[in-house]
Formats: sequence, structure tokens, C-alpha cells
Amino acid sequence: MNKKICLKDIAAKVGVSTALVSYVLNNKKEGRIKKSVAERIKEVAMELNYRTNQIAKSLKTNKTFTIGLIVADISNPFSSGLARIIEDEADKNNYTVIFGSSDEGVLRSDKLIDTFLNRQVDGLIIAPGENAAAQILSLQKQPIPFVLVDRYFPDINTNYVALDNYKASYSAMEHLISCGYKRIGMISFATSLFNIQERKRGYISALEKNGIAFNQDLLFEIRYDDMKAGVEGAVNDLMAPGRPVDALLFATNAIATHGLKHINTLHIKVPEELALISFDKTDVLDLFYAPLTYINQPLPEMGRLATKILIEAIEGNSAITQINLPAELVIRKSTSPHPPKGVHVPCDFR
Amino acid sequence: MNKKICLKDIAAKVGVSTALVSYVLNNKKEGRIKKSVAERIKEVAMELNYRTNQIAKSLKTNKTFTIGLIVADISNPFSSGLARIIEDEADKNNYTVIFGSSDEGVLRSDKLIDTFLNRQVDGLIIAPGENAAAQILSLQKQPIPFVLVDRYFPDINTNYVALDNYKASYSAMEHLISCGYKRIGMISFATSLFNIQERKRGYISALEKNGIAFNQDLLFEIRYDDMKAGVEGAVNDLMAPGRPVDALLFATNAIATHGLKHINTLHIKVPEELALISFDKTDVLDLFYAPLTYINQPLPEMGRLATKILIEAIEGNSAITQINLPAELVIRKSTSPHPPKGVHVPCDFR
DNA sequence: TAATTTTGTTTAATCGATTAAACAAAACGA
DNA sequence: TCGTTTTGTTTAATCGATTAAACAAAATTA
Repeated sequence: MNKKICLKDIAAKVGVSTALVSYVLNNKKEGRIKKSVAERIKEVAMELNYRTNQIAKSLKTNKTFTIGLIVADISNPFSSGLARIIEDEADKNNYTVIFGSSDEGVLRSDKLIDTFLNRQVDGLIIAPGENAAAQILSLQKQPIPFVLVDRYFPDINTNYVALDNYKASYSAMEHLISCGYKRIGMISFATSLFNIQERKRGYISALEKNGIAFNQDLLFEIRYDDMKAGVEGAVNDLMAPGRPVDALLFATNAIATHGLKHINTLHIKVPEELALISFDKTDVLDLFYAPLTYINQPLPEMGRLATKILIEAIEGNSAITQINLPAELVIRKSTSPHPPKGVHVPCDFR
Repeated sequence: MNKKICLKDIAAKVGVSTALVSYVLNNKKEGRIKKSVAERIKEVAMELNYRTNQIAKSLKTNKTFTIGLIVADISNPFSSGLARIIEDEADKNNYTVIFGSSDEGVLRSDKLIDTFLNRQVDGLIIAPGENAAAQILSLQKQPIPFVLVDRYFPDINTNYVALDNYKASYSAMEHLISCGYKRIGMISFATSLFNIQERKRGYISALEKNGIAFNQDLLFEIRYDDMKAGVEGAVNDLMAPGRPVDALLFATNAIATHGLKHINTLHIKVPEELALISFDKTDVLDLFYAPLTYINQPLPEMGRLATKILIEAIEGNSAITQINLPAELVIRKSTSPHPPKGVHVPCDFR
């Protein structure tokens, strides 16, 4: 239980002041310090196994080299995938990441922001939850930079990196329609979150632009905190006799996962009885017996850009950067062409 | 860009010393402070939107309320699942988690430990990689408590919470054998990691105890950094004509995920042509057309215990705690009974 | 040789808290 | 009434670094 070594210990052993030790160990005043002394200091530092106390350093320099990351749930593959990218990118710039899961709740994320600010993080990357607008507004008043990822608020002028969810959703629907599907349902969340709203808008807009009336009964908006039951109920309703649906769009990976499990147990034939498209790329979509067509979010790009923008902001760039990344539609078996009886419908496989 | 408020600002506004402010805000010297003054201080703190500088506090108190978490890869569902539990448990005790992914590499985890120690974390939770023994030994010399999770080194006396991997593997094999499978292969990693070695030992031991000779050709030990190709090659070999295998044990979820994808593309019939068991519980195993029998690790238990043990150690408990948790075998379709032609073999569905 | 510059190092303030010890005033006890 | 407690608050050291400014000695210049 050897006590911690500090600058003073090195200074004492070498017989110089702590200032000199600090200069040497930080490679400052290069030209000014006698070589022999510098070497001796480094030697002793090594020998005593010195370790800078980052806390003390941070206090003095007012910089912690720490980024606070707030996601909905670190155990969701979307969040953890993003976290990994951010970690790597932060590491390249010598930053460390502290994280927290908000569970989409305002209370939790308020607490997280509070904790992170107390800890003097240099900046924040936040995937904000539904009712976080007020929180974000108040964060703007703080002198700390932050970047929103995945979600943002169109009325608030902040840095963000997100997907162009409208376009993504729209093009997924166009694909389904071009493959001959007409009665297309969607399972989404009951939320005011802008990204989810945009997905809905894309869904409705694609229907209408293609002469298909939007039918409210085919759009299920379930609750986040009752996802499993919500998804199962929606699938049951959508597949119930009498109001058949021939294709279904899952608004998120979590919804898709629950949906696919249920579809499996119901022995629904995909794509013959039901075509499927999901947002997000997960292993689950590959493993379903009919690999799913999905809307691939450029996660690495998103994480990298968010971190880059944040670090630039930390370093003094005060410009606001807002990025809507394009999604990629990866077409697979779950949306094979479905020509209605006797009618030839060309399928668009661009 | 209002400058940060500190104790001094409150003290000045109220007209008292910073000491008094500190006492009030920390609820110390309760009886001694005049009520009116205390109230006024709290009021002004509120009004100025005061926020403790945790860095300064940590420097003085020598306590950061931070836990460093090192996993193999935060984007792996096992790691992120564990991270989530640890986050929640830490939060209950007012700790924050900083994390890093080692990618199973010594260099990376050395750097992570170094960074975390510099940051004066109060303790570490580590899922150590293959060659981390030396690192763990040197960590023992530091005055900082740590707990290993998932993996540990039998020769090093440290706190750990892990699975009883031998038993888990053994009972999975017993189940396969009792279901009538005889030529059982395994895909694992080429590693000296104790937990993986134990899984192998369980595999071999179960075979031999049941009168089946261990055949080295049926045990594939692939490289972590070339997982996809390794798994695909192994599956190809195991299913090649001439050396048929009728069941297969995946040593980890990542191996299973790659394996299942490949098995899907090869159109191998599970369980008729090949029974499957995997370690770890992931959504992927549910989504495979024949839901997989799997060895369920009690992740919540593991995370909670690890955090609990760590916090107790931080608080002064110097006893070493070593826990091997039992796994649970969840039996599903991928291991349905497989009686060899004409012979009745009872299947054990305990 | 005296003045100036350069070189090498130390002094001391500072970051923003905590907290033991000191202190002053009021209340109490004998 | 005078000593002793109690109450309420301040002083000042401290955590472990950083860094501007001061300083002394050596080297250079005039």
C-alpha cells in the first residue's frame, strides 16, 4: 500500500523545485532546462513510478479531457455501437468517455447532465429523449459545448448529427410500393421525438404520393415502456383476418426484434404473407429466416462526426454544425417482389 | 457565457466565509449553524445556480466516486449488457462509470488502466484479456481495489465474479448426449483465457465421461481477430461430407452469431442435420428459425455482484471475494431429441 | 569593465473545494 | 460576578498540480 508519488517527491529526491519537475515532465521550457537535470528528473519519475494526478491537473488547467455521453440505453446495440465509435474517436484525441443511460426519461437525463457538469466534462454528446427540449435549452445557457446525435429538435439551434429520417423512411416505402406491396403497415413509437415523427411523415407521404390513402388503422404507435406487449398486439391486429396487411415497416431495431420474434412464433411467411423492412442494422435482421431489408444508418460516420464536431467546439470553434446523413436501403429477401395476382409489377432493385 | 459560480461567490454575496458555505451545503456541523444563515446560503446557492466543482472536491477528499470499467468491446451485447447493469448499480451508490474497450489487447488495456488510474478512479471492474495476467499482478501492487468479471486467473488471488464455465459446458454436453447426439463439435477461440479453457474442459470431460472419445478434429479453435472467416471455415469443415457432425457447441455469442449466419446461408437443417447450443443469451438466438438452446449467464447477477464487491472494497473491506455463478441451460428447438435410427434414446428435459 | 542578455531555476499564487483549529460572543453555572 | 460551556463563525492549511514572475549566475556585448 505504497503511498502515491507526487511531484514533490520527485523534486525532493532530485533536489530541485516542483516547478522544474513539472516543466520537464510536460516538455515545457525545452531550451531552458539543463539536459542533465531533465534526464535525472525523468529517471527518478520512472523509478518512483510517478503518475500524474489528473484531478489536480484538471483543477488547475480547467480541462478534464472527458466527454460525457448520454444514450437511451447502453445495452441497445444502436447505442453501444455508437458508444464504441465515440470511444475510439475520443481516444484518438486523448479524451475519455463517461456514459449514462437515460432510459428516455427526463429525470434520469437531467441527473446525468447534472453529474457530468459537476464533473467538469469538457463536452457532451447526447441522444436526447422525448421531453428533453427544455433541458437542451437550459444546457445552451451553460458555457459547455455539446452535440446531439441521432435525435434533435428542429426548433432549437444546436450542433447535431442525425439521419435524414424522412428520406430514409420515404425511400423504404417507395421500395415496398415498387415491389407491389399496397397495404403497408408501420409499427412505431407514440412519441413526439422528431426523428420518429420524420419516419412517420416519410411513411405517410410515400403512401400518398403513390396514390395509396393513409389508413390510420395500419399505423401503430406503441409505448416505449411497454414495447413487447405493444408490438405483439400490433402484429396480432395487423395480421388479424379481415384487415390484412401485406407489408410492414418497423420504426426501430428494438421494435423489429420484438416483432420478428412474434412473427416467428405465429409462423407468418415472410415475404409471401408479409414483407418486412426495419430501421437500423442488427445481427437479428440477418438471422431471421428471411433476412430483412433494412435502412442502414451510417453509425460510424455519425459517431465520428459527432465526436469531431464536439472536440472542435471544445477547442473553441463556435460555429453550429448540423448534419443530416443519408441512409442506405439494403434490400434483401424480406421484400422480394410481390406481384398481385395476374398483374405484372416491376420491382425496383436499384 | 456566465462564468462559473464557486463557493467564494456565494460567500461574498451572503457575507460569510467559504467555510460556512461549505458546511451548509454539505449538511455538516448541523447543530452549530444559525438557521437563518443556513437558509440564506442555500437560497443564494440556488439563485446563483451553484454547482459543486467535483474536481476540486475530489482533489481535496481524495475520492472521485468514479468506477473504471474495462470490457473487451462495448459494442458486444455481452459487454454492453454488463455495462448497463454496472451503470445502474453504480448509480445507486452515486458512482459514475468511465469505460473503455480493450479489444482483448494488452496494449489497449494497459493504456486504459493507466488512464483510469491517472484519473484517480476509486476502483476498477475489468474483464481481462488473454495476456492480462502480468497487468493484473502489477495492478495488485497499486493501492486501488478492483474486481474481475467474466474472466479471471486461477493463479492470481483477486476479487472476481465469473461463471462456472466448466459446469456450464459440461451440462450442455450432457444435454446433447442425452438427446442422442454423439458426434459433437465445438467452435471456440484459440486462447489461454481461463473461462474459454474451462468451456473446453467441460466439453472434453463430458464426452469422455459418456464413453465418447474426444476427437481433436471436431474442436475448432479460431482466432479472435479473424472470427468470421474462422467460424465459416470451421462450419464448412464440420459439415463437409465424410466427417459429419450431428451437434455443435458455440463457445461464445459472437461465434454463434457468425455461425448461425453461415448455417443459414448453407441451408443446413437445425436440428435435423445439426443440433446447436450456444453460450450467452442474445436476441440472435431467438431469431434463428430454430430457436437455440443456450447457456444463460446470469448477467444481472454478475454485474450487480461485481459492483457491490468493488464498492465494498472501496469502502475499506479488504477481504477477497471470489464467486463462480451457476449457469442455466435453456432448452429449445435447436436440440430436439435425435434418436439414431431404430434405437430409442430417452431425452433428458430436466 | 560595466551593462546587458541569456540561461537555468525558484518563488509563490492559483485552481475550488474541505476541514481542523482558532476565535469571539453569548449563555450558563456556581 | 467570574469562569466555563456552548454557539456560531472565521482563519488558514491542504489536496497536487501549473505557470507567471522573480531571481541569480553565467555569458555576451559594448
